[in-house]
Amino acid sequence: MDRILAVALQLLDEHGAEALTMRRLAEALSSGTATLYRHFASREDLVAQVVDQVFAEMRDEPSGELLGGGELRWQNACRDMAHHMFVVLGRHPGAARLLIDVPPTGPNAMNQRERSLAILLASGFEPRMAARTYATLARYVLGFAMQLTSAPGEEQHLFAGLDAARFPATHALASALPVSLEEEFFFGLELMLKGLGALRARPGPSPPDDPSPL
Amino acid sequence: MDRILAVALQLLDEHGAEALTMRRLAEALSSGTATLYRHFASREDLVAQVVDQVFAEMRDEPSGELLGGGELRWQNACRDMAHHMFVVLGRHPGAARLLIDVPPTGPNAMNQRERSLAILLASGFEPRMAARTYATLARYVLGFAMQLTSAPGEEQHLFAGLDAARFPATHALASALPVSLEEEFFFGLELMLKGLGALRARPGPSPPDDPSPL
DNA sequence: ACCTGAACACCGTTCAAGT
DNA sequence: ACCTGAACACCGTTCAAGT
Repeated sequence: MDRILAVALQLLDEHGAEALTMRRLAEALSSGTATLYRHFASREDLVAQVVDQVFAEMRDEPSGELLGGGELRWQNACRDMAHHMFVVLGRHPGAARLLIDVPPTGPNAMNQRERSLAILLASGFEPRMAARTYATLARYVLGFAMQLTSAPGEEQHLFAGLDAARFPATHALASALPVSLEEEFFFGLELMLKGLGALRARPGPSPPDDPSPL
Repeated sequence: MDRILAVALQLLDEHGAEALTMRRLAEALSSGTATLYRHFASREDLVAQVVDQVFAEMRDEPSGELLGGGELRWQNACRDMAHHMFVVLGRHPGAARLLIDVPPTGPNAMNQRERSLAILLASGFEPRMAARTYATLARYVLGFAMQLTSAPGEEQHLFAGLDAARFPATHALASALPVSLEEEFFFGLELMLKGLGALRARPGPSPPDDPSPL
């Protein structure tokens, strides 16, 4: 039932990931937990569908030219894709946290992957390179999004009053720490896009289909 | 108590993250749950200390020259750091999953950061660049490590029997999907290292201290 | 002073009993 | 045929009662 998923997502957005229990959801629906099991096989099934509901939001607003336009088309495509995924997941940090329990394999996630892969292929990526690039960028976004938290971490003071003798390097960089999750995300993404550019310009010593000799 | 943490880590390694409950841990210690609360303020406290125990393993074996040696020193340092973190966390996938509940702020995590930051500074990184690079690489490793799972995902068949009409791009790349988590990790890491190289060679249109105009 | 059985308030899931 | 109260087997946490 769509209403159940809508209420579940609302519960998640308003009270966080730990609030999404079968009992609280049933109560929010003025029902009993047993009734939920007539619509979902298990809590994991429910969670998977809530997650896929969020992936459905990625269909809208491909977000266009958010950043400077002096770059190659494929680079903008990759950036837009990753940005958009991150922004949508960021609207539902509670749901993003649930990704650790259920990998996104629902229909909306499948559609999102299809659209992304099609864009990469159309942008001139060779097949194996397209698959690897999408997989890596998507996993990158998911890994960061999962770490989104409603409470804004208080690590500020963790570095402020640090023993300069025991932690000289950390102490020296205290004013630059902590780096916000968003800043880390955008910085790392730009690095990967730059790296992809270098790969496409000249495959270099690490061939595209075996970048890691490990 | 060190014995408690050792048994907790063993429980985690042998039976996964969901097996680390206060009751099962107490039972493995031939004790009661109430006794655990004389050593730990809460389950979260226990989990944080187990996680920090894993970070303690990062002290050993800096892993040296794992990869090709034709590159710059700072690049090898960054790669070794990320590889080593990933390998150690990969030895305890159950513990890595717990990172979603507790950010690594224990003493061993502090030491690991101090060592890493010192290496970056010694490798010629400017202060803010060092802070940002470490934060991003560490978060990158954590995001991937959290997604490590004991069970080897069975998404293979997800792409095998896919409707070619509805998912043409995905279908075309079915033989290259799914990409393993490890492959994604190493590929993305190399991209970031390449990107960092480009940044250091010429700061370019995105200055080092503001890579994202968002 | 130290320990712990038993309780409390939760949780996911199931099923017999109701309509 | 559909629904659900109540139970079962868990969970984190606390505390009175024991030693």
